[in-house]
Amino acid sequence: MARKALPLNGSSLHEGVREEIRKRIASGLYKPGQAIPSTAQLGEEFDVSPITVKRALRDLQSAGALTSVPGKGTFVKEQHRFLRELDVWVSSMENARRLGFEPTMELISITKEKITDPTLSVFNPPDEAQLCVRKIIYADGTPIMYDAAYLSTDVPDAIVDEFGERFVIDALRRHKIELMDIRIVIDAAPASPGAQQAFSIPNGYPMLRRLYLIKTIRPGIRVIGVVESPFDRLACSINLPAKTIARMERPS
Amino acid sequence: MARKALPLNGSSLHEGVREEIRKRIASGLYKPGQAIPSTAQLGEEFDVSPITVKRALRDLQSAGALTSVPGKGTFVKEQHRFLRELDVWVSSMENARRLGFEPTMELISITKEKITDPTLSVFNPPDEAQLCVRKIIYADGTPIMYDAAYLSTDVPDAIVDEFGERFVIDALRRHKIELMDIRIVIDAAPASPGAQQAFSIPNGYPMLRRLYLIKTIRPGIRVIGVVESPFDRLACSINLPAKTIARMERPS
DNA sequence: GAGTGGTCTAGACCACCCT
DNA sequence: GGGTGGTCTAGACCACTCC
Repeated sequence: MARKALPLNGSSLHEGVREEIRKRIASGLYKPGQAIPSTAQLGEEFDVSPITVKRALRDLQSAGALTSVPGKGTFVKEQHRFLRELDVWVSSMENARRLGFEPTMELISITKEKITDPTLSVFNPPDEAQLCVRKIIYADGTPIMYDAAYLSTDVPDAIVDEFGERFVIDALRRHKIELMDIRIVIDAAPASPGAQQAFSIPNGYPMLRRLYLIKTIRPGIRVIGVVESPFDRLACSINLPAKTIARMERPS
Repeated sequence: MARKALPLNGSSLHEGVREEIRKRIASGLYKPGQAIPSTAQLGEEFDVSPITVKRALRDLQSAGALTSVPGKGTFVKEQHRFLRELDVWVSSMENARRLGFEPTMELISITKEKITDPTLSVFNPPDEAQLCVRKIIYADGTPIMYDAAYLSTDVPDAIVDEFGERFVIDALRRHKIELMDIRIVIDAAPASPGAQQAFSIPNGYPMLRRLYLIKTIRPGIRVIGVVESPFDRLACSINLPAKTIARMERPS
């Protein structure tokens, strides 16, 4: 077994190992869904300590390239149906179906808590405790969103009961509470603890996030929330035809 | 010096250390811009090895909470001017100024290369090598975007010369090449090697990314590109008034 | 039982910064 | 010189899986 000298381009050993493995994935030597050699084998091949290999693999895990299962091995992550062509807003059954997937959901919890997430302060949330509905949304069986929605007070129990099986918006609508307008902030962020568990992803995993503020025709009823999706599962696409561009550039 | 027993909630030691430090930042005990105690001191306080502390700190770095400077110490990251209220499209001087900041830019390179980034395949990019313009865009002096723009062939040198000081769109316009339409895909991703260097951020740092395809009135001239921003520097906000919502839900 | 990945530690370097 | 963080290694555990 010939030991391979790593071409460390002015960088550290674990970086060299990481990039070499990344190359092998890109080149197809290590294929999606298949196991890569064990840390011991790789350590021997590159002539570095297995611990250094582990360090490299851990970095590739938090970058979404690998997954490792204790006791079994480390596997190249399947770039499992990267959903594209997603429109700005999907939080209704109708919308989801139109985009070509069958949504299901799992209710995690309904609690009463204050909004603490500092990023939600964009929407000037109230200080009082809110009804918080957390759920996981699946597309054709694979989880794609982790949603935490905060509702202002005085939501009838009849509506709350429906949150387990319907999108919040759909549940409100069924009770004649129509939407007024929506503000969305799109950003990226490391996965929250809840999302880490829901998607079984490591600490610091990059997530695409949408913060939303929904106003309804009832002044008292307002929804503030956060939806997180693993970066390799979801993207938003937007089209701007020439007319729209012109309007944006010469605002009235 | 009383040793503090960590409350490890069913998790590992380094996770306990990480969360304790995170708490201290949130509570204001460790303040933005200030140094936290050294790994040795923290190790003593928590009664764990300094290596375990280092591991915890490294995770907090890749999550954007800390920065460490070799030889000096580890510092709580200033949540430096998180730019909000950004509209969908800012790649022109005029737009940027309207949004309230003075943009400057630094040209990194102008090369001729093929588009290899697999995520750009959304736009069905051509196989031939393209003119690639890489630059960093600053807002009031702090870097906020790392841009890689690929232009189709046959762009006159007179225009190319302007890329160092102008946005690509602005440069094209000055030469009467107007835009037709724009497609944007917004997603998140770990930082690319170029962006890592530009923002001096660690491997795997979450970035907000915009992939764009710009068609112009000249069929031969087309721009495909990627803009990356560190997640703690930029977010996109979108407003949907009631009229727009109705239109989206009952598409023609 | 042999193999896997995950964690924790001790110890040894290095490069850097400050005084 | 004494502090800092960063890297690499050896070695020891543990929990898990598969045969």
